[in-house]
Amino acid sequence: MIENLVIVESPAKANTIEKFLGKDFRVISSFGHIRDLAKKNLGIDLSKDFKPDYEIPMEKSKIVAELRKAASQARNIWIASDEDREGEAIAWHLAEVLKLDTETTKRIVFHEITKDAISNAIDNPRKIDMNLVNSQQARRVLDRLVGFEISPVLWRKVQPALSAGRVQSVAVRLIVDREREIISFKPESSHRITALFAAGPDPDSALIKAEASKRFNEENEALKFLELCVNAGFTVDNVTVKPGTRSPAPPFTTSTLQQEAYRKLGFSVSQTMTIAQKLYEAGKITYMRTDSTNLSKLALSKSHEVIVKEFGDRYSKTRQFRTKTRGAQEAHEAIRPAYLDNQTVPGSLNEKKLYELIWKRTIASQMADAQVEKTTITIETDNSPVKFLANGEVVKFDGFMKVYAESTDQENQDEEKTLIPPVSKGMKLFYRNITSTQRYTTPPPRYTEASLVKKLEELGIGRPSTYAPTISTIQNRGYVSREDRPGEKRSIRILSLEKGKITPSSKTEIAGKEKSKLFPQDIGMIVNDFLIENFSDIVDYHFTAEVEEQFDEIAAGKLKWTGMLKGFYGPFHDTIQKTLEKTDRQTGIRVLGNHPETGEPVTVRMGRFGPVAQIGSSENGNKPRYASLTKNQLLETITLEEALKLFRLPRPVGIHDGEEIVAGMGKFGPYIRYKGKFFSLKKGVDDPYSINSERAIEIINEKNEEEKKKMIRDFGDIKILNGRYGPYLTRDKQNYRIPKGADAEKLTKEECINIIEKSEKKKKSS
DNA sequence: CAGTGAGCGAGCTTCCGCTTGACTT
Repeated sequence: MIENLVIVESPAKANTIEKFLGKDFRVISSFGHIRDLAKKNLGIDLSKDFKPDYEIPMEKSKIVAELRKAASQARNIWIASDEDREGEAIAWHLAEVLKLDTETTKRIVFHEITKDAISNAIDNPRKIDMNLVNSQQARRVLDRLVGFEISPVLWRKVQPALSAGRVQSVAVRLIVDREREIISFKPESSHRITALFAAGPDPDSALIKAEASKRFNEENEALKFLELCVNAGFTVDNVTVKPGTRSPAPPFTTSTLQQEAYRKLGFSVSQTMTIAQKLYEAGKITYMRTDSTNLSKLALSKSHEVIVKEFGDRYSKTRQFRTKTRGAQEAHEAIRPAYLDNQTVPGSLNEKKLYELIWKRTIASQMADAQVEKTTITIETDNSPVKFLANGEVVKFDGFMKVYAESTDQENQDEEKTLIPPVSKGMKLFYRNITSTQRYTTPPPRYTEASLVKKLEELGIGRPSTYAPTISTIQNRGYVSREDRPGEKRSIRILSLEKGKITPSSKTEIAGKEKSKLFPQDIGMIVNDFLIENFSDIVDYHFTAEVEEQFDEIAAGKLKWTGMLKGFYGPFHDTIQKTLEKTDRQTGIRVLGNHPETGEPVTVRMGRFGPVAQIGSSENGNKPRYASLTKNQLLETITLEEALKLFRLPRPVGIHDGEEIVAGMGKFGPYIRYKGKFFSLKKGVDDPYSINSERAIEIINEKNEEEKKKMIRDFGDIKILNGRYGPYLTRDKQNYRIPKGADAEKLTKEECINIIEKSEKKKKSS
């Protein structure tokens, strides 16, 4: 017999709590939800007022059996799932599955994991809050209805195996909308004037960097101004010194951790979560899926202690941050070190890095504001109304910045904040150089995984536990793709004034270079447009916020959950029917024009195997010609010229030893084919459209040469090859390791067969 | 690894949120 059984959601939490509660208590975990809507079909009985058909998923059957066994032996059962909508639903499902009386089942919640908080919770049990449970049921059923009714429409009208949902479809929309802003963006240039002034005529005078208050649209305007500068006198017109403060950012939530880990450490969203999970399981940090910026009293006092010890009293300032995020449910604390005295932890390099980031952010959040002094100098030009401005900033007291400064998505290279030498009004300055640099406006930035999470959180869409999976889903469906782009060179004009002489020059810069950004794919754009056309309210950026308001009313007992669903489902289902009846198959087809020689129509569309360009139509038994679009081309933006160019490949390059060499563009980039073998062309070095036979033969010989070096022994079907990690065996495209101690050079065919058979056996037994 | 683009049609695909492993490379 167990005297007291406590059920929590997470096994790591179960271990911690059990230590606090002593021997009369056994604590086990439900590993999250234990029941869900039936996997097959809709899982909802529409004829019975949205009655959910709940079932225990296969992978949960083992844990449910354990829970049942423990429950049958326990005198008292305490359900301690999280204090939010999902947690309350877990409590109710547990009560249902374990056949507990909902009237008497003891529902408790902890706000922090300390002995006091836990015994306090045990002393104050309550009943399961059915209103909160019903708001979760409404949420669950609505998501299932949206997902499982719209997705099949996509299968019929667009392509099989696609999906739509309240969260993922908005995530895709954000990326598509942003891409279209970028497509329609027209960069404009202007000429920015920067100057380096000296406080006195001698060479080692203090220097001041300044920028002109005006930018010039045309280069000759900039030139005229520089010509004025040649003979101008420069005088300090005004000096203002303003004190300012900077405050630390709140401690991490899931979303801000993902953003900062990306910006500072370069981790992807899912990588961050995997590493954080490890740290959590090792008891090094608090729970990593949270939307709360709250710190426990214990953490606050411990931070104070650490800060005073490490940096001194004046660096400490205890703060409690309010969670601003819409729809935050705050079932947990912010993400913080479990033991704040540990500035570092043992573990892998990435674990160390992420832990230190969390430690710094937490500690900084409890530190004093930084005190800064901002100096602005206005410099007059005596023969022109254009003034120069110099901005400087001096940190008077570093405060939290001693430990941590938050990064931004777009680091500002323009604003240079430097120390300004002491100058006073009326002082004469001498230019060292004045430079006009052409500057282009930049389009809005593409989303990174982390900045998309930030945007979703701002819109109240998705939860800490789903940000990483959502990002994976929209990539797995092929809606968006995380890619790099090399950018394009462009020329910028520079005018440089030095020692009374103006020298014009040009410089090249790279524009539009991208690293690890989310790009929409054709199928994502087609699905997005189809959803906006037919389900505009579901993919509206505010849809989630609106239904969340209704979920809140259900939780407050002011609205019946089935009534809310009825209000939603009636019009929604009508739209589904209408869309099925009235819309055609969506291929994203565009007519680009006519072939310049034959006059045949040239179109692009989504084909069976991806985006395709087509010359001619299949009417009247004609056979059209087809060519796949390349990776970076979009149906939406490809031009007639670009489409026609696709048909120039594959192209014959020449004959070598009586066999034809062909150049083409494949799935994996440009290639040449010779004697049935493929040879990749290096990006940016060789171009399949223009490569000649001489160069092609060079590439072929090079690769054949390499292959020869790779071959150690050739037994026909079995080969011993030299690979990246040393010699290995290969047979039927399967690779096998050579056991340690064996000499690859001297192996016989029989020995090779032995090695292969042994390794095959091992595979089967494991 | 590097191609494909006709049509028929069985049986399948799919949501969001809570939790961890069990997989592979």
